[in-house]
Amino acid sequence: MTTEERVIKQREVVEQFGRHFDKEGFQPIAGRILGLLLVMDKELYTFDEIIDELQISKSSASNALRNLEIRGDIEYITLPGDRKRYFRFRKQNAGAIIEVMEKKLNNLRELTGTILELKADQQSENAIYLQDMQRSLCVFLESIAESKLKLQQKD
Amino acid sequence: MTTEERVIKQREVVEQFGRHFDKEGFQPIAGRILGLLLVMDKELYTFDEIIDELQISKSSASNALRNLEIRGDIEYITLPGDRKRYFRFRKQNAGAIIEVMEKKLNNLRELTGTILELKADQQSENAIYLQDMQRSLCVFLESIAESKLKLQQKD
DNA sequence: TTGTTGGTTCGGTTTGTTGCGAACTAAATA
DNA sequence: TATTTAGTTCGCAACAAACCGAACCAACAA
Repeated sequence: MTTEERVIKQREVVEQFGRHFDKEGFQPIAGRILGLLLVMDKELYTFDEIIDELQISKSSASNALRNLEIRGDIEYITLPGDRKRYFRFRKQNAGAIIEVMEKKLNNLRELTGTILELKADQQSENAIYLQDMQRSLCVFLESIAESKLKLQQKD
Repeated sequence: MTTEERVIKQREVVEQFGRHFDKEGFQPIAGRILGLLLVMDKELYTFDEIIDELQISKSSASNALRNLEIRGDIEYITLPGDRKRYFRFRKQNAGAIIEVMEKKLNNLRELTGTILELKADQQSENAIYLQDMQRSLCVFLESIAESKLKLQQKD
């Protein structure tokens, strides 16, 4: 595969990656930027390069970059004697994805707990289902904890 | 706690539950309906009862109910000699939440694989990060598989 | 001090979503 | 046959999100 071909495919993956993150609640442009910074071989992009590569307006780029930075998904560096900012993907602890899931599941477990407390009949179909769900959530949360341990040991 | 008080709190939880599902991509009314069917002690609601309880229009109810049914989150039964439909929460395999997560993580693993294949330099910072992420995802997917096994054994 | 660079902010347009009411339909009932 | 019941469908209004261009600003350069 030539470099040319690879870059073309990478651009497609940036788009794919963007769609993936749209589903996670990112705004479209933010997902594309994140993809750009992670997928392409180039790992430092200036504001203008991002605008140029994604064909977006300065204002859209400015807003998306600010949001991504606040969320901690990207960061930028500056070079001495150069007013430009160089953006790059921010490598978070690889277990971060897991922690997001853990939080969601914990919320759900709390919610099912609250619902169950308010049930008049703990033997009703929904109550039994909720109890079952809670057990599943617990099993799952345990195995998340195990995974986290395993991953920490590697570090 | 009196029945009255419980019902009031349950209605609050319906709202809370609704907000939770908004974040999962449900439309607001759909989340409230789902909450209603799961949280309240009553487990079978007619179309009119749903409209009445949530104070929504017939058209909104009709659309949300259709969507929820297509997604498999609710179902309805009919009673002989009664034209009404009685809606209820559809108890899915309690491990369904887990499978949704599993699918997402698998997608992500595929995506990281694709990105890595296209990297010119497997030693670049992003490439190393992606490899690390892939390893984490694998560990995590393994423990999901274990959880599923444990849960199946209980059935 | 004037111009250029590297952005940010503001206002507006476009696009999408949500939910409503009114009109409609199909089945049961009177 | 006329009416009621149990919904569905359609068109619209209100609101929100996503982007854009233009104007603006701050720092540096000429």
